[in-house]
Formats: sequence, C-alpha cells, structure tokens
Amino acid sequence: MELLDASSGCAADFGGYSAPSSLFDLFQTPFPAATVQLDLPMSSPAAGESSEVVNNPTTPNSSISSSSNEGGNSKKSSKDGKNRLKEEGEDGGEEEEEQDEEKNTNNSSKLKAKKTKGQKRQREPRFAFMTKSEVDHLDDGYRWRKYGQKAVKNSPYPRSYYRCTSAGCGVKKRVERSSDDTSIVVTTYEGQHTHPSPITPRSGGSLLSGGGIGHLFADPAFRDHHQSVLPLHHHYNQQHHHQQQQQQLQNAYMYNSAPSLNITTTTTTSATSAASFLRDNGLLQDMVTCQMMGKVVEPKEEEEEQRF
DNA sequence: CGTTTTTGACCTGCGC
DNA sequence: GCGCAGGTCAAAAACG
Repeated sequence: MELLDASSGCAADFGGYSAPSSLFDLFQTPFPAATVQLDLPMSSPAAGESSEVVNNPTTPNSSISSSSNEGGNSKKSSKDGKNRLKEEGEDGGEEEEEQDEEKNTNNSSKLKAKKTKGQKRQREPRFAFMTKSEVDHLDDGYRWRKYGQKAVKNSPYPRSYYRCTSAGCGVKKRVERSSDDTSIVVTTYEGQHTHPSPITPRSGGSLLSGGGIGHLFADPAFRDHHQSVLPLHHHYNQQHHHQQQQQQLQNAYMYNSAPSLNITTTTTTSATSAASFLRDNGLLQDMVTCQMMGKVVEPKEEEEEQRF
C-alpha cells in the first residue's frame, strides 16, 4: 500500500506544478517539490483540471504467476562461478572506488551494486504515466536500451528496464503492463536527459522519431482529449472496440511505438499530424490516451504528502 | 561486426 | 538474520 510509491510504478499527484510542454521537457525540468499539473503551452485550459489524476490505478494484486520469464536455459553454464570483476576503472570510477574498497574487503567485488553501499542510493525524480496501448514500449523519441526484465510480483506481466543510450545520460525507464487493465502500460521515467534533443539519431526519418508522445502532448488537439481524461477503467467495451478497429490499431502503433515496425514514413513528423491521424481514426481517446500520473518523488520527506 | 535483447545471477533495501 | 522483491550486471544470443 505504500501509496503509490515508486515501486508500484506510479505515484503521484499532479496538482500545482506547471508542467513543461511535453514529456521531453518534463524530463528535463526538475520537478517541484510537490505536485504536478499539466500546463501546456498555448493557453493552458488544462491547467485546472488536469490535476485530477487517477492515481494508482495499477493496483497490484490478484493473480500471480511469477514466471513470466519463459524460456531460460542453456546459458548459465559459462557464467557460473563468474566473478564478474569489471574493472571499470576507467572513467567513472571515482566515488565508487572508495566504496568499493569497503565492500571489496571480500573481494567479491561485483562492483555492480557499487555506488550504493554507504549511502542510500539517491534516486532521481521519477515520473510515471499510463498509456492505453497494446504495445509496451512507447517510443518517446529517445533511444533506449533494455538492460533487464523482471517478473512483477502480482502481475503476470514482466517489467522491463531501459536506459537511455546517449552517452552520459543516465535516464532510466521502466515499463510494465498493468495487471488490472492489461491494455494499460505504465511507463516510469527516472532522471533527466542530459542531451537536449530527443531526436532519434538513427531512426531519423521515422514518424516515430520526432513524434513521440511528448509531441502529442504538445498538440492542442491531443491535449483537448487529454484534459477530459478518461477514467482508467473507462467506458468503452474495449474488446469490441478492438475488433472493430483492428486495422486502425495497427496504424496507431506506428505512432505509438513499435519501433520494430519501422515505418519509415517521413510524411508525418509533426505531432499535430500524428494526433490528427489518431483522432481521425478514432484512436486517440482509446488507444493513446495517456494519463499523467504524476511524479514519484524521492522517498522520505516528500513521498507521503505528495499525493494530494 | 557493431548494437540491442535476453536472461540468470547477484546486489540492495526492507519487512518480519 | 532471513527471505522476498526490486533493480542491475554482463555473457551470450539475436539482430540489422
């Protein structure tokens, strides 16, 4: 129950924070102590109501099934006794070194956990939001590298961990599907990008590249919908809806994520277009409705009152 | 061949 | 202290 702490992937509270114009900005803007609210550019009609955030819809519980990690095998052999000494000495080692000394007392030195030991690991501000989508990993314009996946306690769905691939940028992202409503994907960002542009170097011309959700949020039309946020457990009979719009969904994915599709369509790079597209196809409110859940603030002090 | 994903092991924090 | 859950590492595999 710990409120909606980080662990549940969302916590939050939007309330008085003037949010940046897009998610991208969000990540680069230090979060104010308490609340967050959407206040997008261009007149912010949203300012007021956006605060009503459905906090923690992702109530974890119910069905279980740890093992979402299917196939695993045939690997370990070579790494058994592994003492992964990673000499990492090179660049970043400083602070770690000191601490390593301590822990290395027993040489195990899996420096991995490094940098923690002595002090409590300082967590970066986190920000979580939910997206109704069948695709787990939303393309937000940045390039991410998956570095882990874990089965989530009370959910049949695994949680994936991503790290921004830009050098020096330590932003992390966690993606998991709500066990309550499997159509909802909870994405949690941690840290701020150190690089200015979210433009994807590689997928250059792709629709996805410049048109992440950040842009969607910047789009007035999108915001319109966003403001009248749909309750998470909302109206539509989704199944029916899905069937009806199978095709459209596919299209939506193009915008939404699914890098693998690599739709290199260069035509629609503007958020507006993307949003329009979705809108026109009646997908915006169902498929791509994002609900800002707020940011997860660091433990201790803030944590609790943060929520409303 | 460089980059990304997969995945089991390991580490840390926390509750009991 | 122990066990659990979350988070991270890194070798190997997969991919482009």
